[in-house]
Amino acid sequence: MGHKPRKEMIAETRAKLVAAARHAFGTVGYAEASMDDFTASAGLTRGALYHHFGDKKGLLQAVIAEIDAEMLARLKIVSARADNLWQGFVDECTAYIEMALEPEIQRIVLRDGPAVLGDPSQWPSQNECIRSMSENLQKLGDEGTIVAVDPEAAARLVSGASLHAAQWIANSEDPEATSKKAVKAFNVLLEGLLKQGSRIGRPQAPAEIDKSLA
Amino acid sequence: MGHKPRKEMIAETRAKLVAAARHAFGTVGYAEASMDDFTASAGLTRGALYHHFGDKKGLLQAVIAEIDAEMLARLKIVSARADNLWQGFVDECTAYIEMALEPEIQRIVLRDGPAVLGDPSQWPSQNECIRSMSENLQKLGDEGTIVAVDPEAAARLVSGASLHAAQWIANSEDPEATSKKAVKAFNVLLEGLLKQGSRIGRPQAPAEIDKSLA
DNA sequence: ATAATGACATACGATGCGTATGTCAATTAA
DNA sequence: TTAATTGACATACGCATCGTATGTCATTAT
Repeated sequence: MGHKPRKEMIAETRAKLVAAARHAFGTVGYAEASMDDFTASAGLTRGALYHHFGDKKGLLQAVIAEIDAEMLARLKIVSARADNLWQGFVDECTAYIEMALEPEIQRIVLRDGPAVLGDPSQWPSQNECIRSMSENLQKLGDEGTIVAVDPEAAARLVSGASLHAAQWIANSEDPEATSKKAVKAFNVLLEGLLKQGSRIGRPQAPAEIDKSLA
Repeated sequence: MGHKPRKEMIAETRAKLVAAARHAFGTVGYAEASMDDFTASAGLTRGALYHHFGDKKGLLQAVIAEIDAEMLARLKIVSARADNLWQGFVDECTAYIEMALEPEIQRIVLRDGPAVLGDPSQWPSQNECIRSMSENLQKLGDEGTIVAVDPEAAARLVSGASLHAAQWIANSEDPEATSKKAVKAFNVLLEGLLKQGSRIGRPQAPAEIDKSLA
């Protein structure tokens, strides 16, 4: 009678390990997370971990890959539902900041990840997010909305600014006020990308970011 | 006969520990640096380390404080010798990127530091660099060169962009070409800060950054 | 001269990682 | 149907490292 098929059990084990590690990494951090502890919390031992992921770093990679996939999916949804390209780009930046405000992402992806796995610009997953942003910038260039500039370069600078803004906001005493200042300054910088003619309107900063902090 | 005074010996011991740790952290990284090893390389033991710095993290703090002081000093020199405020600000940003290209700074200050000590915007030292940049932006605002924007917010965004640009450049296959693209995009973003009238000239990007990569 | 402080070294216990080995179920082959 | 093999996972071991507790010796204070 129906004991679950092998492949499913294995996938389940991997998922349990990733979930347990993600929780541990996200709360106490990578270095402080004991493999014995969080494998046990998943009802397993380190044996399973080494079998499936090679070592602790391998597991961190798997956790980050999972988080990154979620981030990419969220970004795509955001940029897809805007009614023009520029707005889509701005919304995507805002979504980026919002995600970087989440403690789990901040801890695992933005702090421990780079320390353990090296420069994030070398990760395949992180590059997916950048690529998504680059594509938008490429289209904006073709469209003539922004000045001629290397899309990937701009995407990396903008994401860097976003991430730091998020860290600043998240650790601020008054996150709401800080968020307003950061978003304002962020939009000023983004306007540097716009061509002179397009700049007159001074497009408004999206206000959603404040809701997430209310 | 002149055995050195007590205070000097102690300062020397501390300096030796910081230097040894700085070297170890900068090469193999914080996590891989064995306290037994690098204290021994300084002709001491962990006893001295725990006595002076409390623990491994305390020593990392001391190392980062030393590096940060050097960074701040370099930034002040750069911004002081420019002939106008805007140029001084742009030069300071460029110097920031150049420093972030140095492997020791990248490893200790930009990767291991945040992972071990938390968000850099909370470090007293890192805030010194930001404050220096903020002051310049404040003056630029008073002067009427840039649009009204919170100086600290702008400083943090700009430094974030700089740091990510640096990581991208440093890990690129063709750092020189990448550097050109990054600097161009960086200047485009900075122009967003300039008031419409000031923007006509499209001030040129300083080229010094390319020299450091040649 | 003696007491007290403090700069360091040594000794110890605990924890955590990686590997080597063992076990048992599930697939495959005969 | 049964025997052989694979592979998922647990257990056991050795090693390195960290933090603390304790010891020693020189300097400074009384």
